[in-house]
Amino acid sequence: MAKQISNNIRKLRFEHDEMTQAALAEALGVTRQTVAAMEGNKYPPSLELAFKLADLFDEDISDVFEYNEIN
Amino acid sequence: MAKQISNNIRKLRFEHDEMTQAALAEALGVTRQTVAAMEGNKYPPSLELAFKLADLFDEDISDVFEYNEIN
DNA sequence: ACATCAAGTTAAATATAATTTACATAAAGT
DNA sequence: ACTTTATGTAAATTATATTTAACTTGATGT
Repeated sequence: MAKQISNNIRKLRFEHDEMTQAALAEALGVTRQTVAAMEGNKYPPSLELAFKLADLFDEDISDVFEYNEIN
Repeated sequence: MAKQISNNIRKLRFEHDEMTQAALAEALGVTRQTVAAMEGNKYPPSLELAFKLADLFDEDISDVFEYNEIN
């Protein structure tokens, strides 16, 4: 019944020339720890950062983040 | 060059039986002021609230929120 | 074997901004 | 006029997204 946000940032990073967390962080204007945290679903990013990320990878935001039920 | 998040919550509210801000807030589990604020682009909602909202209206999140350039 | 560098993880602290509380206005009905 | 309903907004608070900092691991070079 509860839902949780998940993402496929890691997959996208590797599809984009095996971009490192640090490089992605730099491109987004945040620290690499922020990238690591959202990639590991430690906490969700702000909506703006989510959009920036999707933009950067030329993806639709709903193709990067999903809101699915978990047990 | 700068981008800004916008939304069509108001339109969606009216398409859904002219739902009031208060009714939407109740359904989302937030106060109506939160709905008013995000509807008026005062500030973006959290990613989770954005997803809840899209879910409620059975829309894709990118059909509710857009990240467009503003002059 | 040792040192260095790049990448990842995590905890704690901070700063931001998302959300609430409280007050105010306008329209519509009685 | 008065009440009710819907919306708007400022200020304060809270929550949490982000940063700073420290620790770990693996690879590479000497």
